[in-house]
Amino acid sequence: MTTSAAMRGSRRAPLSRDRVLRAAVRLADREGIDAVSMRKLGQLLSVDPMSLYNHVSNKDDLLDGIVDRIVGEIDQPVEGVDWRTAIRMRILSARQMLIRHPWASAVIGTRKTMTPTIMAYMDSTAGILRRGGFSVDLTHHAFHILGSRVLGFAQELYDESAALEESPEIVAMMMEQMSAQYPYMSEVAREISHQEEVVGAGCDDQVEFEFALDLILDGLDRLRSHSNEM
Amino acid sequence: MTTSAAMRGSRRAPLSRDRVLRAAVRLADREGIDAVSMRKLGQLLSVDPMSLYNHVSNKDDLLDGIVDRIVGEIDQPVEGVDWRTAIRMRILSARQMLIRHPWASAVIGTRKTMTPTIMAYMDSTAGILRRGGFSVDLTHHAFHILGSRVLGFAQELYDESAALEESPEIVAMMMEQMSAQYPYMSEVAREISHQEEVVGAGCDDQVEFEFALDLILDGLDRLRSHSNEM
DNA sequence: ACCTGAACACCGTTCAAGT
DNA sequence: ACCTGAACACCGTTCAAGT
Repeated sequence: MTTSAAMRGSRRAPLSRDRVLRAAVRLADREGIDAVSMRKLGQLLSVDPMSLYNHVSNKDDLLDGIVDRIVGEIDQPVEGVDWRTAIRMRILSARQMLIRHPWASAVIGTRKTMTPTIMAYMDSTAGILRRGGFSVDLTHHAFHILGSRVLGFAQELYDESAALEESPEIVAMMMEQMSAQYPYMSEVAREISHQEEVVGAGCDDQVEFEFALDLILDGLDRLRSHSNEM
Repeated sequence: MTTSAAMRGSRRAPLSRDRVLRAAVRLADREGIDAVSMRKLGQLLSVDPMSLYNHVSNKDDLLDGIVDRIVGEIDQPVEGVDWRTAIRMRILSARQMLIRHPWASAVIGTRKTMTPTIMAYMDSTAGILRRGGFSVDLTHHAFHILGSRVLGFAQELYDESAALEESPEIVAMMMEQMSAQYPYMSEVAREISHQEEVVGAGCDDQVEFEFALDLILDGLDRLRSHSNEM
């Protein structure tokens, strides 16, 4: 006979990573991100603070988990509309999430871990653009242009410093696994590696930044001319 | 006879707000922002941690002071060039500052205090646009468009929640003082109050956000068409 | 006026011990 | 396998005491 749910149900609640993260988000929403301490969180769950470490490896992992969770709240891409409408709705949905969790943008700004949910979010966004007729190269540009406007992820899109410490075999294996799970992102990643003579050097952030900036300035200049013509 | 610098020079160094802030920035540059604690900072200055409270009211004030200091590192606007060149150089200079202090953007993201240096930075930037032929209204839009791309300030450009708790007389006095010191910013602030039926309601962040987003999308769409024509 | 040190109420996390 | 509690090395800040 296996232990029934009823038996375990009698002694409080069965802790789990999901329950921990859900409680952490609720705590942040209600009392701000500074209130999210391992001790307070344990108290909220009527559990010894140390018990949390069975479901979360440390505070950094907890914060990564929180970010992963709220990024998951962003609506999935809408089907059957043009790329522009789809991107627009996506970004507005992300914005609603950030408004719902006022502490989120600050936390996201400090995180650099690429969680599965974040990767999925970026990949499906890249998919909208690719299917909308954007070249791989232009999709890459588009991410830098939209980037900080969406969340904060796109700042250093490809932090290769971690990959550089791995052996080429392992990197190749990781790339292949990424290709399967995140096809659009991989396309972009591959394009970047081919552009650079040194493999894994990442993209030129300075070039990307100026490209995005010039685009915005073009728009401003156009607005300016039109308003002066009236 | 007044006490000479030599006399005081013998017993260590004369602490000052400037010296505290300078040391804090150096510490953050060398060991990261988490290393910046009142205790470590005191140690770095060979002083009891509590002595710092004579020059800084608390940790928040220390962080505000740090941000104020690094924003002061951004180059002043270049004279005798068109608005576009001036804005471009300004933003690239701000970017260089953020690269010089990798911890800066995260800290700026958590701050909401409008220090004099930040106000001066925003005002002189607004000045470039106004003198370049931008209307007040368009200058306001431009701040939202450039906003997060420059620092992080422009997110909630006018946090009126503080002003609302003051009496109308005090608000008016503050506005008048602001007009003298920050003429271009005041123009924008006034424009906003007139647009809204409720005085002090601030600008419509949703509208501003969508306006900026649409501009970027227009640029992306243009790029897309051109790349498809080739 | 400026600095000091003890004290208080908090942190994250390790480690040995429990069931 | 999961939870616990004491312990360690840190925090920011108040307050009374020094010069």
